[in-house]
Amino acid sequence: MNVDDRIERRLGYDAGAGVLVDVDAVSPVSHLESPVGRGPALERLLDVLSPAFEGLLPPGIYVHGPKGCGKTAVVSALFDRLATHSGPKRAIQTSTRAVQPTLPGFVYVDARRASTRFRLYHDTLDAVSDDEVPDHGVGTDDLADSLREAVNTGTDVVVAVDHTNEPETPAETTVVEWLHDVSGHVVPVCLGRDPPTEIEWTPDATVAFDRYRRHVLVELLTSRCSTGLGRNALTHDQIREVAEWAAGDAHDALAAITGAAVHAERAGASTIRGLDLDEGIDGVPKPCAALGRVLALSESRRRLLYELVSLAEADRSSVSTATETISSRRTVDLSESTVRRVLYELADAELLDRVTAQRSEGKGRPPSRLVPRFPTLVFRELFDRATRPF
DNA sequence: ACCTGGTCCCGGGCTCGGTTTT
DNA sequence: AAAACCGAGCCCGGGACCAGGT
Repeated sequence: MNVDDRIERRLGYDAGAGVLVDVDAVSPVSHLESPVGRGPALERLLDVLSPAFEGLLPPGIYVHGPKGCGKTAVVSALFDRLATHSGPKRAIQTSTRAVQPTLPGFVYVDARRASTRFRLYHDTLDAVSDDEVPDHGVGTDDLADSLREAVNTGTDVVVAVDHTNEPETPAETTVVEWLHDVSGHVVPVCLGRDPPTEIEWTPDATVAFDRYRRHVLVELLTSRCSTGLGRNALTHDQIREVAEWAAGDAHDALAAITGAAVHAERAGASTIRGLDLDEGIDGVPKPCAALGRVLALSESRRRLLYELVSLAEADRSSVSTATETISSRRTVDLSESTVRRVLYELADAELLDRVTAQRSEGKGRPPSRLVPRFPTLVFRELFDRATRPF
């Protein structure tokens, strides 16, 4: 959270606003410039990257750890900072200074938004070059050529590819191969949840992230709440309660708190009451998919999920009734068969759970109910804000 | 046997840069 | 210089087929 934002808050732009002052500060999908409580992991990462600071090519690295343990927070923050120290723009160096080795370029790419070869090259090239990169109308190989040229004429590039090997994203080996096809001067850093023994890729080095310990998570949440929520909106005991429930998963904890704040806000409360917190926690399913995965979906799919979570219980008792109701909505312009197919696809991607009913009425295979596996309250709020900007 | 739910796959069309023709 | 055309990736629609129940 930067100083300007804090000043703006004090200027009373949102003085009337009660509980939820700044969604981005508490939302599980945004990350701070300076992550809280991951110092040791950051140091280990820097150790492994150290050849880069001597002008050498760093090894290919696999960063792994469970969901919500700070991988994205640390790596994206670190790479953003490193990017400001690197690149060809360093051509002008003060002559009085000792000669520094040229740092490679550092690029952070989210595989959720760059799940194809085309998009991976696109996003990498976009970060490396100053020119506009077209997102349509050019071939993947053309893009590879441009990227190769950019790397060969500039510095080496370290590309961190986040969220590999998720249902919708390519596996590490695939990503590494794609990058290697471009040039040997592109070094992959993959971020995933699977332990190194369970992936096909054999990286040169690995860095492990552990779950947050409870007091560290409490510290993290306290810091986030201090900028995102109104004063004393959440008590220390409540934060401890959430941290306890989340079992070291910062994503789930933040999702619960944001959901609770949204609930309190809608009820016109000035603080987060016990029942708000309960609702917030209820809005985060037990094994919970990352909200970022949902938000990375295409517009039409997000719309579809939005309609789904807005349905009454009865209207989503089966896939067919949900399909029927959703496709009849004016805001949805997909055909019925597409809605149906996409719902099944989302279930297959583990963003929805299919719970088969064991009612014995009727013939044929029993239908199944669709249960969201992502933080519904926060998703609805973010969707509302995104579609109705003011 | 019959029925409904669920999976899988592919052709077609859309949008939009780039290229050729006018 | 403008217009027509081409081809890239990606999304949509739908149908063939499989699974699991009475």
